[in-house]
Amino acid sequence: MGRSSKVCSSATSETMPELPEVETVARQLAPTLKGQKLLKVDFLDTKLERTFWPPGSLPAAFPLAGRSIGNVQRIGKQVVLTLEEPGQKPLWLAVHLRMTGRLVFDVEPQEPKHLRARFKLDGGELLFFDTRRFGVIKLHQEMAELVPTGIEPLSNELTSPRLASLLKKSRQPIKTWLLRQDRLVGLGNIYASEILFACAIHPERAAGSLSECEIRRLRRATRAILRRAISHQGTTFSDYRDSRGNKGSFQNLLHVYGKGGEPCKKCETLLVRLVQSGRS
DNA sequence: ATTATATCCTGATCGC
DNA sequence: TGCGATCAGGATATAA
Repeated sequence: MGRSSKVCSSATSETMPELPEVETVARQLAPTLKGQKLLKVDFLDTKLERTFWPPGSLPAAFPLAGRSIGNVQRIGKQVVLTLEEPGQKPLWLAVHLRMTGRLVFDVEPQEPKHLRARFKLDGGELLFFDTRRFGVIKLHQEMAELVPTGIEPLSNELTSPRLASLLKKSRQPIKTWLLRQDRLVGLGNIYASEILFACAIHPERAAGSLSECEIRRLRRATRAILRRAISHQGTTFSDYRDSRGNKGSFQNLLHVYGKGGEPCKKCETLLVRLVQSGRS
């Protein structure tokens, strides 16, 4: 009988875009979109449209056509466009790609049936594709609504003492802890796995049990890996594409994510696949 | 306060 | 070959 035939159906695993992927998209879009005028917004998915407008207000209260795009930035895992109008308060358009979302400019990298929103600009079209429809696009009136509770791992805020104080109270496994967005923002399954491997901390260790030395290694690995991944335009495991429809290349530099059953690149021991909070 | 669970959604895969 | 059932995956609301 097929006991212990733990076939790793690797082809099916998917991950959402994490910090490096979203940063890549934002950096690419910024010079392209800045200064362009928004002419028309079309939602092809009514669910997306329902959650777009500020709660309790009518869409008519927010005439977007004619506004111009200012800043384009990444905040947490979101791409945020500033929509400006002379003499008026700016609005912010925040796109969360979640699992399979793609934000592309003037290219159509996949089936039109997965096109969920279309932003017509005076210099082209900004398209939002999303197979699984987990993605979210929201219009915000206040920048404060977009400031994440977790800290940006690449900012100066992430010091070892700060990280230590955040970790201290938690008895969660460190891997689960890293996936939370209310402590550090931007990490997901791929980078949390790679970071823990790089700093040699077992994913099941209790977050609060890390030594000072381990916390310093964790901080160092987090920043190094995120920076390296950004310089490779992120990781394309299956779905992710950048704003031009291209794949990232950091998947070629992964050590553990999606590699259950393969030999370790450091010591050749077979890597064991582990499931924590529903993630492999 | 912290942590576990259900929910969302679709395509791929599995069993019959 | 086809059909229905099952499942992954992150964030969030809700329950414990």
